Amino acid sequence: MRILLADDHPLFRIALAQAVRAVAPEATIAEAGTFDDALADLAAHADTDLVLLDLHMPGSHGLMALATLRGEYPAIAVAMISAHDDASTVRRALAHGAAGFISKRSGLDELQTALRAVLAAQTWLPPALRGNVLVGEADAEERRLAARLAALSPQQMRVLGLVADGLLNKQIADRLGVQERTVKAHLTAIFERLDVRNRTQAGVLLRSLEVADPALRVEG
Amino acid sequence: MRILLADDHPLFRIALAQAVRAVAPEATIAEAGTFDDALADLAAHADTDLVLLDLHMPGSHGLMALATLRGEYPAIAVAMISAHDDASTVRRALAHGAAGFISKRSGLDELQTALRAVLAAQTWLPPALRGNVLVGEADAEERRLAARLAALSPQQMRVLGLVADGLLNKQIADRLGVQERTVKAHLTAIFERLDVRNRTQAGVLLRSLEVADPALRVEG
DNA sequence: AAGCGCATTGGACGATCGTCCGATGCGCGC
DNA sequence: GCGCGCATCGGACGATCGTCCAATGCGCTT
Repeated sequence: MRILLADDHPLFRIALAQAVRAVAPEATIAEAGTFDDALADLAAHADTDLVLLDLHMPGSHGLMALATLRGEYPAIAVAMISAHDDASTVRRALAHGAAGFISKRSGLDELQTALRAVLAAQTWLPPALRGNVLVGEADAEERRLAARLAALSPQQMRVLGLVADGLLNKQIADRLGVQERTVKAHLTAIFERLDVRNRTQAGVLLRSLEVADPALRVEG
Repeated sequence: MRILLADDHPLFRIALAQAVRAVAPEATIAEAGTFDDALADLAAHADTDLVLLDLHMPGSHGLMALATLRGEYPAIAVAMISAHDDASTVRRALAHGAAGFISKRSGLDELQTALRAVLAAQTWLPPALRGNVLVGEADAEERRLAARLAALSPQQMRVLGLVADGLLNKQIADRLGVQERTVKAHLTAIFERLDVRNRTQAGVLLRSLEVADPALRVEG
């Protein structure tokens, strides 16, 4: 049993690790502070069983990180961990294949209960939302989007992320250490898979996975 | 006293009109089912005192309609009307200059109370959110965005909206009935005012005003 | 009357984009 | 082994983008 904790907050990773050890003493625990680190860890440890993924990480574009992981490692369960736990966000995460959704506002007891559920391959949701966050027909659009994004290769997803930031092909090439020619090749493939015609539309598509900035959030 | 009701739901406009008549019998009431209709109405009736604006209208891009109105008619009060009434959305609306925020989940009594407050030039918020939705330092980013968007002319805003939809310059020109040349001129001005370098970044900026699709929303 | 912002259009030009043809090497599963 | 997807690169080319120079008319304010 191997578990990866992906969260950009070191203190929270410590708390998470303690909770995990309490409910699964035998598990191997890995940590990542950025999404790229998480991808690197999974590339080196394909035997990972579960990823606890923060919704807001550097370079993750909200639900993009989840979409990327689900597309790259369909066999690895991904549970979202987030303070931004409104019904809409939880629902979208489930539509994108999340194995569960753990609120950062949970107390230790609830967190451990949630971890036990997720480790037992059960879908876990915040108690307050349970029952009214059903993935139904209304999510068809979100799921089609998830399916299309999951069809992208890891490198293509990186290119798309940089396109969505407004970078030029040349800048993207420099950032990834490849030729501009290669970036163009990726873009042609990306457009075809996402069924869009230009980079602006592709950027909009990716941005639709954004979740409201938690810095602007206040307690309901 | 002149009031414009801008909502794409005819039945809701009727209900709104009744409520307005109940609290302000002397007011002239105008209606618009699309954002373009609303703009046309205001262009013909600059003496309008208040706009009750739905957050989700055809061609409005979420808070973009609010930003446009505030930039074009700073003297006209705009109160948002929306079913998507979470704290974050309300806060962003206020940062963009909304005179109030009326939840569609309000009962008739609350709606009338809200209307009286807004008509008395008071900021009105849903009772559940009052007190913890203060526009503070955390909204600096949102307000800078609002200021930049408010600096755009109406035509520039239309161009920007179409750019954010991924249209080509030629397509935008056809849609607006002008030459591609003109669209380029507008874009150059838009880039300068928004402090971006290309259309993709401009589209992302506008899209950041998007609010989560209400079709995906469930009751909290 | 003069100034200013807005909207419109033109020519020209370099930069950028996106696609067409093609190629190589790598890893993985049948 | 062989096929397949992935990632990389190349030339060429037309389409598109964005900016440089410029102009006209309109409405509003000073």
